[in-house]
Amino acid sequence: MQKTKRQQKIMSLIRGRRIGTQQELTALLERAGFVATQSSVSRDLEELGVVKHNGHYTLPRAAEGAAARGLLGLDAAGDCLVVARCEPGLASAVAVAIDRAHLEEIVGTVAGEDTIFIAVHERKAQRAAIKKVWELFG
Amino acid sequence: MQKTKRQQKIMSLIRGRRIGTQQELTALLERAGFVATQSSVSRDLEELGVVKHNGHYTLPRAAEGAAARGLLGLDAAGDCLVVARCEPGLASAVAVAIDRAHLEEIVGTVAGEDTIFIAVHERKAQRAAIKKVWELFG
DNA sequence: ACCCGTTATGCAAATTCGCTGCATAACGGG
DNA sequence: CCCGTTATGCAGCGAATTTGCATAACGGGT
Repeated sequence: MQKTKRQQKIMSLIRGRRIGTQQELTALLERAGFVATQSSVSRDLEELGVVKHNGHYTLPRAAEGAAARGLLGLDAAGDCLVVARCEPGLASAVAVAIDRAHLEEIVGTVAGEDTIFIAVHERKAQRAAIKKVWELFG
Repeated sequence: MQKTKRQQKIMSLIRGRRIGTQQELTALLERAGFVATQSSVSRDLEELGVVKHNGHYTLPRAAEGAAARGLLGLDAAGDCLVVARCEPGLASAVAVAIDRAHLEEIVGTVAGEDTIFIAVHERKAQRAAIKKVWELFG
């Protein structure tokens, strides 16, 4: 799927530099090999929850909200694993919160010190799980 | 969607009586108004996590015997992971029991508070592992 | 109030994805 | 080694998602 990778690229671009317009972002994407129109970029930003602040796009404040509760980031690993990075010592607490949500995509979680492994059924569930967990902490 | 309702029917059929083959199940479904082939039934059972045990299909979930020893349920995640849900605090104990069985399909286990991740070699080993672990506690 | 640069959106086409049956391979008990 | 049973590659089909285009809506600056 083109969309998912494009959105990941958008995230990294936004993290890496100040981007002021969707046109600019569209151009950067194209240079990176992702051809898309401003329409699509607009919808991507909407989905990602990216917000324009002080004239440039930044990651959603949901990020800060989540960090406040111990969750730092989510990443996919393979087809059936999601790895959550947490603040040291808080992984178990975050894992409990995730378990309590009883998300249907999630098969189970195992928490370490600052990392959680979240097992999902398959690839499709993986994406849904990342989204829902992120919303949980947003 | 036909599939969801058909799977619900399958669940109720399996709960209600001993079913020995997919052919038998297919026939029962048809009598209930769900026309499907054995192919679809096979895939349904896979998705539902139904396992054939003692010659008939059963759910690998909270049966008395297993629950008494801490194991609540088994699920597949992706191709190489099996997730075991346990009663709070008993995951390590259950994991030890599984490890002691030295099942050839199992590469390793990691236990949290109430969840165990069991790594297996590949898809085929996954089904075998679910069955064997379930029998261990059944 | 009016531009104009920027962003959002209705709609239809294009693309992807899931479900299914068929044919057949793989499995496993006897 | 057979034969009943179960799993799966493949292709077709329909539904749902994604996308681009055209255009509307928005918002800051004058």
